[in-house]
Amino acid sequence: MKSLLKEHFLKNIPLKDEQWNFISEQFHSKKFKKKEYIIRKDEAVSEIYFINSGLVKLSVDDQNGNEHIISFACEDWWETDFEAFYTQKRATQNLKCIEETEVLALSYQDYLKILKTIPEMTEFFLMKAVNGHIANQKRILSLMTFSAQKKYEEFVKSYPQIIQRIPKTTLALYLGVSRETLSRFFSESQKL
Amino acid sequence: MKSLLKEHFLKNIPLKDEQWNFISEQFHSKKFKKKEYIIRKDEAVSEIYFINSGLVKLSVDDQNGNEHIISFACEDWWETDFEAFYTQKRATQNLKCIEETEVLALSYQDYLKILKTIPEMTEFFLMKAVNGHIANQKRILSLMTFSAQKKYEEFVKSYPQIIQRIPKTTLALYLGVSRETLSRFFSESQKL
DNA sequence: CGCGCGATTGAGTAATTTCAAATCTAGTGG
DNA sequence: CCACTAGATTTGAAATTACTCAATCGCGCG
Repeated sequence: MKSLLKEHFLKNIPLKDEQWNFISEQFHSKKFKKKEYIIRKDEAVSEIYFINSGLVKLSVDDQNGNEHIISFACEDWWETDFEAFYTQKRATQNLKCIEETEVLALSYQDYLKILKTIPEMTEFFLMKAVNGHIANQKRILSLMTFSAQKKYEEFVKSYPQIIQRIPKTTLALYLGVSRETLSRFFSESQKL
Repeated sequence: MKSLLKEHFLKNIPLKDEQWNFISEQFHSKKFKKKEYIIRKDEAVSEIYFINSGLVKLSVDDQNGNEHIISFACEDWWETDFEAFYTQKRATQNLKCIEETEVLALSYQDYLKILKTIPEMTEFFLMKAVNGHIANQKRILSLMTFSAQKKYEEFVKSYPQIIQRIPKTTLALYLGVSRETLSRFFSESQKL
């Protein structure tokens, strides 16, 4: 299995070979095509996903049927409907592929098994959760503080690699701005 | 020490008496008056705080000098500048008391000591971090999805206990809405 | 009593959305 | 390889939402 996962762990936590072997056995690869759903609202969420290749979006639909994107995730990121996963309830969110995507899936049972067998891994997941919390705080500030234009500029600055891979219409759903408004800022910045 | 902390832990994780004794020794009580700062931007952040009584706000000031509130925290909540605390850098956020507040402070060193001595506590903090992540996702959706009025109504619904303790001007800074706009919705809903 | 903070109200303004139409593009099947 | 189609983008104009500025009011506390 040619994957980023081993390196991803070792970057953050020392693991003996037998520990890594045990961990890697708990994951299984799943492949999805563009526009396929990994998690669909109202379904059970039994797995957390490490994105090995590709790009996905985590989103919800409001009562008017409008989509709102909570986050994007690409290579080297973890994603799932966290509330559903950790409480073992049904999904309130959708996880859908923007590109063809390969994930390494870890079931809730196997996740618990890893924590039990290799307690140091709890620290690893703690660190990931804390980083997610911090990233979300920044997003909250961005949504509260910035004008539509500033939000767009900050996104370009923060995620230059991702921006070419996302349709602008989709980016608008992440920034909380209408696609028309975003388009106007985009053509302005092209002129310069 | 008459505190909520023991119960707070035991609700979530079984602890033997000697474990609790060890943990409680790492905390020390600090009292702050209304409007006092617990954390001030640019200062070192060496502690995480469990709010034993009172009410605080976590905020940042933007380049125009406008304040934006990331979160409120009252009894039974943990708060700090998480990025500064975990990376041991200087604060980018302010933590300031809305009411007279007593916190139980835990230094970074003592936090690490607890994790090392009682590894199960890592799970506890993981759970807290995950819950924070989930709460932030909901906040992000609220900011993206709702009109100013809906944001106010949802806050009232979600935190009826806190709302009476916060000046409306301060609530506006949390909702990302001007105080005048908020005031108009408030008088409307009073009329009904 | 008077000060200071918070809340309210009105009027004008700015930012963004919505609606509508035209254009462009990439991918599909023939 | 071309035509076709669905999705994405752009542009314009009108409508809406929320903001800013400014003035006033109210109230609790020293």
